[in-house]
Amino acid sequence: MARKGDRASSSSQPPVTRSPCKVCGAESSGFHFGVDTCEGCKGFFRRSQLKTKNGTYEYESYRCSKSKDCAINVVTRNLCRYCRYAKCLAVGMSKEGIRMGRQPNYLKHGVLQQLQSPSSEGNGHNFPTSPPIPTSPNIPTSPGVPMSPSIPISPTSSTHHSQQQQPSPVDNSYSKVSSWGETQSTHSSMQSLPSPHKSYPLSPPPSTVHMTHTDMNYSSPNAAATVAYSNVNSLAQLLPTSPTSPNMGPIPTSHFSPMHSMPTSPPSLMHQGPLQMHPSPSTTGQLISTPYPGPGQQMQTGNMASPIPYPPVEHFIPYGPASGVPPTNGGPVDIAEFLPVEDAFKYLNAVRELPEGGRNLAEHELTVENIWEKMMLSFKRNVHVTTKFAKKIPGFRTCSIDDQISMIQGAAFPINSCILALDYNPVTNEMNYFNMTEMERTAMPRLFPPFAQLPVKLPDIWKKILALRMNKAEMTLFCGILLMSPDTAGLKDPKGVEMLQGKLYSILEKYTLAQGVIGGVSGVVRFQAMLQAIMALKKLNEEHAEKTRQITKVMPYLKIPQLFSELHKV
Amino acid sequence: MARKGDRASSSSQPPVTRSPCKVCGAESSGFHFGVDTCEGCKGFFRRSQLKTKNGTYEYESYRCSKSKDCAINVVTRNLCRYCRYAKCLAVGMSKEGIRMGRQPNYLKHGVLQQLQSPSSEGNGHNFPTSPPIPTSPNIPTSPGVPMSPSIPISPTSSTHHSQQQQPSPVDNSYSKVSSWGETQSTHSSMQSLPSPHKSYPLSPPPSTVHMTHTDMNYSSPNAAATVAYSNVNSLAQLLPTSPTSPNMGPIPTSHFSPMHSMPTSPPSLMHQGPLQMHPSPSTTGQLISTPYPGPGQQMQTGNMASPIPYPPVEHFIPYGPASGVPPTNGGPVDIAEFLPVEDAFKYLNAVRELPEGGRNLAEHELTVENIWEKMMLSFKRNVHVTTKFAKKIPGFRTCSIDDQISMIQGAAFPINSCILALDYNPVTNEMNYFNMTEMERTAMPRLFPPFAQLPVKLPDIWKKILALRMNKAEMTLFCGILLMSPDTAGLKDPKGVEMLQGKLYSILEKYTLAQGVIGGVSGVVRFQAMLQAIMALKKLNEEHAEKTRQITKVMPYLKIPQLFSELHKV
DNA sequence: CAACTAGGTCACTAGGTCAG
DNA sequence: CTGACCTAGTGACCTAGTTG
Repeated sequence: MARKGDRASSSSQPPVTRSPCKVCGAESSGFHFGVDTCEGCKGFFRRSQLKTKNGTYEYESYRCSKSKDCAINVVTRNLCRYCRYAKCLAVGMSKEGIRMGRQPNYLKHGVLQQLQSPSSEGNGHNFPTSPPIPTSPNIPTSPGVPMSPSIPISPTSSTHHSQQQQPSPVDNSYSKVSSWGETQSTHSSMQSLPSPHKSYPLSPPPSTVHMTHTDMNYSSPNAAATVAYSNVNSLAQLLPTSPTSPNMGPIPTSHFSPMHSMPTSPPSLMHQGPLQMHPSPSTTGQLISTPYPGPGQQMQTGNMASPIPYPPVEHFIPYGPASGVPPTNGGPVDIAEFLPVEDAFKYLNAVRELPEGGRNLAEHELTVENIWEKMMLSFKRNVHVTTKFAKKIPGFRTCSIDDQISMIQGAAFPINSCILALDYNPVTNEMNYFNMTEMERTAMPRLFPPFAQLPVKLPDIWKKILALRMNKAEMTLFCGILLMSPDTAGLKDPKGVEMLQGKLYSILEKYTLAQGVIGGVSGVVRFQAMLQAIMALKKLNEEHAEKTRQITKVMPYLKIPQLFSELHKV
Repeated sequence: MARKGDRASSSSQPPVTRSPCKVCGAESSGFHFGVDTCEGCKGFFRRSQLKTKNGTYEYESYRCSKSKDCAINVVTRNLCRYCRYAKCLAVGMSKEGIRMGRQPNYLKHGVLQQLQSPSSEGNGHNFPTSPPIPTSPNIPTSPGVPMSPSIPISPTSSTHHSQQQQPSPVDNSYSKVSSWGETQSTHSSMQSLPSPHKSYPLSPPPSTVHMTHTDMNYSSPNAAATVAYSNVNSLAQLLPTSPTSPNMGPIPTSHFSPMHSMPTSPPSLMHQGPLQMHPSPSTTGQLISTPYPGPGQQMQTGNMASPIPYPPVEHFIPYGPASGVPPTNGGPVDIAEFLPVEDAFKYLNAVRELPEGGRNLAEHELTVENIWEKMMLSFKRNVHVTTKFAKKIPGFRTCSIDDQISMIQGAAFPINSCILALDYNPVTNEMNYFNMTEMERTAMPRLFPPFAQLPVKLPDIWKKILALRMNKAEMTLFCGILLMSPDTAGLKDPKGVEMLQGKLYSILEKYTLAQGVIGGVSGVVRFQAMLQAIMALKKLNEEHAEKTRQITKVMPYLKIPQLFSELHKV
C-alpha cells in the first residue's frame, strides 16, 4: 500500500497543496506533534524531548551562541539547536498536540475556514454547521483538533503574520521582544530554554481577524489603585494588608444610594463591548450590569435551543432596604450594616476586565505557552481582587492567615466564574471567558484538552446564576458564602469558618426572602436556587482543579505562578 | 454522503453533545464493548484482544514504564498502552458486554415518558411514575465483573420478567467458592496485565468458574433465555424492575401510624441486634433506630466492637404530621402524600447490617484481597438497597434509565455514609465502618493507604448529621436530595433532576421548619445545617472516588465489580 | 425497516533505524 | 546528530450483521 511520501507529491491531490514545514519551510511530511512539519524537524523535536541519562531533557542542553533570534529555515536549521527548538515550540509543537490516526474528512475537505475568512462576520457562530466549501485545501483550524495554531486562516487579514505563509527563511514569529523578559529573568534557569515565552513576539499588530469587544474599550483607569501585584507571588503577602488600605478607594457612606451608575468603577471597568447595560426604567436601585439588551431592544434568538424564559428588564433587580415583603423571621435586613456591599462588589467586578498588561493574542500566537501565560496573568489579577473582596467579608479577617489563604485558594475560581455570568448572554451565547477573545477561547480545547469542557459547562452555570436575578447585595453575599466554605481543603478552623458562613447564609436568606417575588419567583425558591448554584460552582471548581493538575502533569514545562499552583495545590 | 459517523456531530437530534468516552473523555461514538467510548478506545480495545502469532493476547505485551497509574485522557491516551487498557477494563469494557442492534427508545428519551400513569405501586402517591420500562435483558452487562446479579431480598413472586430479576434469594454474590481462586491464579502473572476476562470471569464457562448458589435456586423456566446474562451485574438491570415488584413487602397504609415497629421490612433486613428503637417518651412518631440503647437496655455490639453506654433521649426525634409551628409558607406538610417514608427508609437502613454472605475476617486473613472482597460485598448490597430506595423517591423513576444509573452511581456512597451516622457514637467513637470489625477497619490504612483518611473524616460528618437530629422523614428526604443531584456526572437531563431535587428541597425545608425547635435549634438553622451536611457528604464522595481510582490504578489486579467501577467512574 | 455496533479498512503519525 | 525510510500503531469511516 502506498506509503508515506506520496501524500504530498503523488496521490490524486495536486502537489500544490503540500504545505511547507512550519518550522523550517521544507516540504512537510504531515502533522507531527500537532504541527505540519518536515521529517527533519519532527525528528529533531522528538529527540529534543528525550531524557538524557542524567534525567534532564535533551533540549535543556541547547544553547544559543548568538542572541537567541537565529532565523530558522531549511538552510540554517542546523546551525542553532536552541533556536530551532524554540521555533518548534513557537509554532506549537508539543506532545499534547499529537493527532494520530486518520485525518477526519471534514478536515481534508477544508470545511472550517470559510467561517473565519471573511474576517469578523457578525454572527458569533463559528461552527461548521453548513456543508463547507473547500476554501483552502489545507489545514483548517478547528477546535478540538490538534494542529498548528499558527496556520493562517483568513487570507484577508494575513497581512501581519506573513511569515508562515512563505516558506522562506525569514521568520519573525518567535522573535525577540523581551517584554516578558523581565519576569523571565527572575524565573530561574530559564536561560536554558523551555520558556518559549521569551521567544514570542509580544505585541504584534492587534489581530484584526476576530476582534472582539474586549480589545477596544479597555483603558484601565484605576491602574494605580490596584497597584503592583506584579511582583507579588504569594497570597500571604497580600493578606496582611490593612483593611483600610488606601488603595481601597473611598467607601461610600451609603451603600444604597439610588444612582444608576455602574458599580463604583469607572465605565471602562465594565466589559461592555457589544454588551449593553440597560437599567430597568422601573427601578432606582443600583444594578448589576448585564449583557442583556435593555427594554426596547431586540432580543435575538441565537444558537440557543430553548427559549430564554427571562426577559431582560426584570433582570435588573434593585436592591435596598427591605421593601415590601417581610422576611420569614426577624425584621428587615439592613445589609449595609453587615457588609459594605459596594465596596466589596467592585472587586468582584474587576475580574470582568482584561488585566493590566494583558493583551489579545494574534492568530499566529495561539500557542500553548502564550495562552497559558495570558491565563496566568488574568488569574493573578483575579486572585488579587478576590483577596481584596475577601477582606470586606465580615469575619474573614478574623480567621488565621493560613485559613484566609486556603479560602482564597479554594474560592477564587468559583467566585470569578460566578461574576463572569454578568457578561454572559444566553441568547447569543456571547461570553467573557476569562477575558479571552473568542479566537483564544476556541483555541483552548485544542491546546488544553482537559479544559475543553469548561466553555461548555460554564454557560450552564451562568444561566443558572442569571436566572437568580441577583442584585449586588445578593451577589456579594453569594460570593461571600463561596469564600467562607468550611469544607475548604486545608482549613485549620473549619468550625469557625462554618459559623461565619452560617451567618452569611442566614443574612442572604433573610434578605432574599425580604425581596419578595422577583421575576415571578418567590424568595424561598430563589434562595434555594442560590444554594444549588453554590453547589454547582463548587463542583465545577473541583473538576477544574483536577483538570489543572492533569495539565501541569502533562506539560510540566508550563510556568505556574505560585499563586496558581497554590490555588490548585498542584 | 453524510454517513452514519456524523450522527455524533450533526444529526437531527438535539445538538446535545455526545457523552464523553468513559476511557479518555473524547467524544464517544456509542456503546462499544459495553461501554460508551470513542472510536479510538474502541479500536484500541479491539486490537488489544487480538491474538498474536505466538498465541498470546496483544495486551499481554503491554508494559507501563511508570507506576501503572498514568492518567488517561484524550491527550495522554497514547502514551501508555498498559494504563489505557487497564482503564478500558476498569470502566467495564469487555467482549461480553457487547450489545448489538438498535438501542431501545426508552434509553434515548426515557425522560419524557413520565406522563405515564402511576398505575400500580401499592401505595398511592401521586407523583409521576415512569412507565414500566421494558426490562431489557441485554443491557450492556459488562463482565469484567465478578458478581452475581441477584436482586436479593425476597425471591417470592417474580412471576413476571423473571429474566432480569434472577431471584437469587441470597445475595452473597460472589462470596465463597472459587471465584477468587480463579482470578487470583491468573493474576499471579499480573506483571503483564490483565487478562481481565480471564480474571473477571463472566462469560467463560458459565458453569464452573463463578457458580455460586445463584445457580441452584434459579429455577426460572426460561433460564436458557437469560443464561447469557446470568451473571449480569449492571445497575441497569436493577432499575427496570416493575414498581409493583412484590418484593417490597407490605406497605403500610399509613406512614404515620404511631407504631413502634421497625420500618416495615422483615426483621432480618434490619441490623437490629443491638439496635433498639426507643421513642422519645414525649412523642409518638416513628423513630430512627440508633445505636443508643434505650433505657434499661444493655447495648451489645454485633460485629461492632464494644458496648455503647449512652442514651441521649433527645436523639430520638419524632416526626409526623406537622404539629405546632406553621411552616414558612403554605400549610402543614404531609409528607406521606409525597413520599412513602417508611418504605423508602427501610432500604436505607439495610446498609447498617452485614450483608448476607459476609463474615468477619480473622486476623490472619487481613489481606488486601480479603478486605477488598468484603468491601465489595458490602458495596454491592448497598447499591442494591440504594436502588430500591431510589425507586421510592418521587420522580426518580421518571428519569431516563441512564440518568437513574448515574444518580445511583453518584449517590450510593454518600447515602450509605450518611446512614451509618446512626451507628456512630460520638462519645466513645464507636462506629459502624461499612460493616467492618474494628480490627478490619484498623487494618485498612495499612492495606489501602489512600483510604486512610476515611475513618477520620467520616466521624466528623457523622457528628454533623447526628447533630441535625433528623427523624426518618427528614433523613429520607435528605438522602433523596443526595440522590437527585443535578450535578451528577454524566447526567443527560440535569435540568429535570434539578427540578425534582428542588421539590425535595422545598419539602424538606417546609417540613423542617414545621418541626419547630428541636434540641434547642430552630427549624431554619437546622435546615441550613442540613444543607451544609449535604455539601460535606458530596465533597467526601468526590474525594473517595478519587482515592478509589488511585487504588485501582495501583492495584489493577483487584477485582472491581462493575457496579463499583461504575460508581466511581473508575 | 431503522437504529446500533463489532470489525475491517486504510489514511495517518509516533518512534525506531541507520547511513551519511 | 540528522533525516529519509520503516514499522507498529491509531482512529475516522464503512460495512455487515443484529435487534426492536
